[in-house]
Amino acid sequence: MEKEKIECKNCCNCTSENCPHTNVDENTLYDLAELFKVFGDSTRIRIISALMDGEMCVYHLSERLSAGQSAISHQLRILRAAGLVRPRREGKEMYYSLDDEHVEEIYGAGLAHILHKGGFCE
Amino acid sequence: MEKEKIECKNCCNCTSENCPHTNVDENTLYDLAELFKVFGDSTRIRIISALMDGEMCVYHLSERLSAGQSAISHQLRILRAAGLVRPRREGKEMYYSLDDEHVEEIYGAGLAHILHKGGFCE
DNA sequence: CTAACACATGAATATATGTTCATATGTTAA
DNA sequence: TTAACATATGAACATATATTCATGTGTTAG
Repeated sequence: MEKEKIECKNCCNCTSENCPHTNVDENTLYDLAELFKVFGDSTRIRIISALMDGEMCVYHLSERLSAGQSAISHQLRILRAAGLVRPRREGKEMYYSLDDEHVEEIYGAGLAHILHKGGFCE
Repeated sequence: MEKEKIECKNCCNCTSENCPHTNVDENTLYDLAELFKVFGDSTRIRIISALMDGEMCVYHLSERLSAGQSAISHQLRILRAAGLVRPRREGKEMYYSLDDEHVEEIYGAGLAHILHKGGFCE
């Protein structure tokens, strides 16, 4: 089965054969796995879910998730390193928010799969 | 910051307040993390990437990924359990293919994030 | 039926990872 | 400056997970 040149449906609309969307090298696949690994933890996905309601400080996150402050901080560090959340200091507190729209897109795509398998829609 | 009723942009177009897309409970978040965990492994994401070119049998997968047959089989089992790939027997061989369009959507959403951070586009 | 092949699976091992505890850093109020 | 607070971080420990090896199951050719 031959791979045909298709229109890229992701972040760009290019039809170039060299578009990294269609020609994914091993390093990119590794990075991709690393990205999904970040989404693949209960605590982190709950943080992401919470931040969809708006920015929140560490204390409130740990309160909402009933988790230790240290655990939340550690996970926020990982989320930050992956470019998924962004901190903003205000006095003593550190407010975190989702970094860009991709986070919600990935989350939404995963959720659609779960709900589809669950038979909710489609 | 109040959560306002928004139009669901995922698998359905409902505006119901009870739509699981907007009211995600803890169990669903747990399932979501489990799903991303499946994407969050180099071998599995490489299998998914390979299957985007079309169905493939276990032997050819292990050949293409330079991995052991057993390792591939173990990972295929996990992908199957998550509803991401589907097997089809043909004689002695077992051909695997991506289960539905969500797999490519999740993959694409993640890839868009990687490439965006890498500065390729947007 | 039997041998050969393709794939699946269980056990074992090594590695990765999340949480906790203790402590460090940074900020503000007094 | 000092005390109190919010967050970050390092070390240690427990758990989860991916691969390998050995073997089991299923299919086909002879």
